[in-house]
Amino acid sequence: MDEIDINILKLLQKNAKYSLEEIGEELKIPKSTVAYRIKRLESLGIIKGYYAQIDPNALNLDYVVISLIKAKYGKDYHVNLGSKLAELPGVWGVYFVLGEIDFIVMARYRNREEFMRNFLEKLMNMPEIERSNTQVVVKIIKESPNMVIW
Amino acid sequence: MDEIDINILKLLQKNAKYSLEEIGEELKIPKSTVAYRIKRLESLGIIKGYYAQIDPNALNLDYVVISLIKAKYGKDYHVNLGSKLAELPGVWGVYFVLGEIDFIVMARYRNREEFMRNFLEKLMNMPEIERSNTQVVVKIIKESPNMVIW
DNA sequence: TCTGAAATCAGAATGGT
DNA sequence: ACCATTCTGATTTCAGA
Repeated sequence: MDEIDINILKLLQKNAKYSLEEIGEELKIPKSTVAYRIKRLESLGIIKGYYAQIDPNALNLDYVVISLIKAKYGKDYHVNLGSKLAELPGVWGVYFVLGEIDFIVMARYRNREEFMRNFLEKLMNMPEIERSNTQVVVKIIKESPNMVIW
Repeated sequence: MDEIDINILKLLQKNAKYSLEEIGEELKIPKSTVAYRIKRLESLGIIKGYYAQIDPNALNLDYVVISLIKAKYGKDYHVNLGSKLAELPGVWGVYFVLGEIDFIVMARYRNREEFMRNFLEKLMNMPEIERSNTQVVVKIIKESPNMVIW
């Protein structure tokens, strides 16, 4: 992983559709070398894949919630709860943290009804949870989780 | 936006490298129609872009934090604080929420030192903040923010 | 709006350094 | 590991339905 690899990653994380030629021009190396480098980054698992980013808004997914969850203390409670939360429809992020809270859960729904049915009601029925505090997101100021290199 | 569009989006959000032919075969429509549909979804802004997914771990970004922030009450404090938080290096998500907390901030760093220097110290110097509570993520159980359609 | 065919262009493969 | 060239196949374009 040298400077060239880093620069290739920076470009591809911004736009996966840059052609080998464009990247080569930008970095002043031949396109066949760019191809060689990218293949290497892919096989090492540094580039995990390529995906299209779909506008959640276009699908009316504007009921965004973040839930702070405290688990009950007990054997396996944390492990089980983590995977149960991850499987809820609409949930895209589950983080296990230390402190007052045990889990932070990120989820997206189309409306309050869908949120209630797919998330809140199921949360209420999980015996592993001691308490939960769910925040409704009023405004997403920044959300660019693919940006890994600055 | 019909069933075909949804299916195209489902495929592309999973893997942007599917060829027009593969998609066409899967959905039983000619590849030129697939091209036509995708162009349309792009120009409508429903497909926001194509990105390489880079493994944060490969770059040693395993110091992951989530910060819960309460702003001081006052004119413009919230608006200003939101954009200041979004500009901190390492920050990829800033959510404005209602309730006890005002902002939830997601960030990634290589180590404690980098976190202290780029995040915590800068947070301490923001007069708009009343209090902050930063959680260190022990385990990322799920993180697939690009998955928008199930 | 959809589609088939043709033209163009980008990526994969090859082989030499 | 790097890079020029060749080859293959995917995407774009365009005209007709």
